[in-house]
Amino acid sequence: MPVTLQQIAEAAGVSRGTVDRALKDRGRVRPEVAEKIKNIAKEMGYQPSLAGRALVMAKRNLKIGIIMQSAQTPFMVQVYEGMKAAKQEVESLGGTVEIFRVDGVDAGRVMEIMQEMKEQEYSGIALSPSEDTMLKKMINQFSEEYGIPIITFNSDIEDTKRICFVGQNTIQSGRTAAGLMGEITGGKGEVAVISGHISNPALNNRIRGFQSEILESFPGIQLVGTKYSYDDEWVAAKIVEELLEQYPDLKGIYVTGTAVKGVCEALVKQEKEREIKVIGNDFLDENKKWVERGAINFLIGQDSYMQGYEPVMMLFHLLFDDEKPESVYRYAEIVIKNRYNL
Amino acid sequence: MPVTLQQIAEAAGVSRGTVDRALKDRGRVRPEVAEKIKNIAKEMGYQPSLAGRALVMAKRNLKIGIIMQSAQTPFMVQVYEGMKAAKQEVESLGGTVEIFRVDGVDAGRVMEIMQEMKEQEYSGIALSPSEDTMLKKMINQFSEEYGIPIITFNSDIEDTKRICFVGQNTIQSGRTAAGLMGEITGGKGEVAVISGHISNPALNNRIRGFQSEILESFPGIQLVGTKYSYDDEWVAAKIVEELLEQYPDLKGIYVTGTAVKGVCEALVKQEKEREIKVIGNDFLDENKKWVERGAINFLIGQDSYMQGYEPVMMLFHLLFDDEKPESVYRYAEIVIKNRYNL
DNA sequence: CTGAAAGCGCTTACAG
DNA sequence: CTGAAAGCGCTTACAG
Repeated sequence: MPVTLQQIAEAAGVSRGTVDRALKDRGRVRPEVAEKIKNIAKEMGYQPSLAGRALVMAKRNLKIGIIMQSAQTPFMVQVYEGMKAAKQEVESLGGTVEIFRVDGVDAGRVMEIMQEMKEQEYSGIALSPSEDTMLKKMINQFSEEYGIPIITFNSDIEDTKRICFVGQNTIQSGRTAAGLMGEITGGKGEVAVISGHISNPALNNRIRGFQSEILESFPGIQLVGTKYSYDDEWVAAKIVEELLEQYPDLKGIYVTGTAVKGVCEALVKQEKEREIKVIGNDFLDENKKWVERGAINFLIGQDSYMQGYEPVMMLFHLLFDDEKPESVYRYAEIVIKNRYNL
Repeated sequence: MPVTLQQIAEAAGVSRGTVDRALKDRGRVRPEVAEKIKNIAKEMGYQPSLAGRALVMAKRNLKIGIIMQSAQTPFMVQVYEGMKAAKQEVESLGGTVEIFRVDGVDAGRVMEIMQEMKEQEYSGIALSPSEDTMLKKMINQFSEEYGIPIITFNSDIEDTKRICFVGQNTIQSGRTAAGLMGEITGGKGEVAVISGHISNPALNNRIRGFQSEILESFPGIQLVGTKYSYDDEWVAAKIVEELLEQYPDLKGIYVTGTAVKGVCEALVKQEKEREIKVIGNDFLDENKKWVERGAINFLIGQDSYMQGYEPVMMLFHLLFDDEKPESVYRYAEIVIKNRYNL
């Protein structure tokens, strides 16, 4: 039977209101009385009731806004699942969560929505940003001038006043791929990297992590260059063909981004899909299929659900409990999957 | 702004009580009125407020009891963390959660506590069972005769009326180990298994999964027998010594249970810790240490936190929302860790 | 079959 | 500095 404010009030011989003021340090309580109340509360093991507090908060109408770019991509659809769960949880506790999904990358649209949110007095915003000077400025303005806390998710935008970034540690993701590649190739042979767009910062970090770990820990592995598919399956397939021609003894390929299909199909066509070790990213249906067929040896992933769930809940805890994020970076766990634990 | 019962009542021209009875099918509402109310609720997108419901439920004093055997083991200490989080969550919603920790395996003590819980009118119980005919009977009696739902966690006890088991799919865990062993040995060579107690069902399942997957998928690997350490580090070290003598070309060792320390120390002593691939289980500090030192290549784990958190929350949702577990088996995800994502 | 009231634990004005 | 009251959304008796 949890202890209530009322019970503490009775034990201390004061009213509920006084107990509340004392415990929350709201002032207007005689110091010695406050002291006594705090002691009693501690002794009785008082834990405030979420239910009670939530009900009161319903009057304040806490509003959380989410802006998601590239919402049409399979990965973001997974993130959206986590958001919906968090939305329901927050709303059953009396808050409101509004999710705006933007197709593709469109910083202008994001800023429009942010303006709208300010006018409608949203209490906090989570957004998946893109590199844009204006957007950076706006994030800072919201944080500092308007006092509206901002959390970034999926991709980060450095040098801004966002209170937290929720997403993958992309460098570490690349390092993990390197460790696996080292293990399954026996630490020797030629290995290639196939990436997506040359200007994608997340993919570039994966490459950096991969390369540096190979250099440090697997001197027997020879990196034979990095190619870019620009997320095009046809280009990816073409790259594989050329690689196989140029390096007939190729041992492994690390695919940092999309265009997994092109890579795998090209390998299957040349009957090399067992021989050449492939490591990919993200647990998308397309990618899983290739793991099951044996063309991909490992997938490295990030907990997509958590990337949707956490930003909302962090804002909720900040606004509801005044509980700040533990750190500026909230990294998703790096998950390794093969065909046995997919 | 979430929709409330009051708003629906106004829209329907009835009282809150009537709306409540209609939506919950409690009867005592004219059918056509009930129909109309349900339609309005759906149109307005009504979601009941958890806060409101929880507050009312506080009167009923929902009590959940947990009995944890082998509570002193490092793994169970991790499970306990998840339980405490769930306890706090449930209690902040007006329920009560009592956790009883039993050192070692003691079915008699478990049954004593269960009796006590029955007398104190607990509403549901989660327990980590051990094989015991009396305990089985008691689980069935509680479920069927007393109507107190039981969930097993960590280890299961088959052929009983427990509503759900939360824990690892141990067969699949063994298969995953086999898949990794196959990859990192290049699919050939001699591989040994070192287990704990010969009568531990979970470890035996891991062995079964491991063996069958090696046989199916890696014909080049030769299994050179299974040894039992009986959880003794010294015995484990001795086994390794003998194995190395008997099979100088040994390529890999799968350690199903504890006594990882003995295995690794013996390998280090013989300077074989890099050469021989080792796969272990569970993310205990001791095990992690050996991964970092490079003596263990992979650890396969179960989400220990979830094994504590889920049983409590499942009982809570059952008792509070009348929401039954989706399936009788709630398996923890099988997690693969190496030194890059530990 | 329907409604009005009480109360769960908390916070927020407001009165003293 | 302190207390009494109202009200958040819901369910549970109880009265009609």
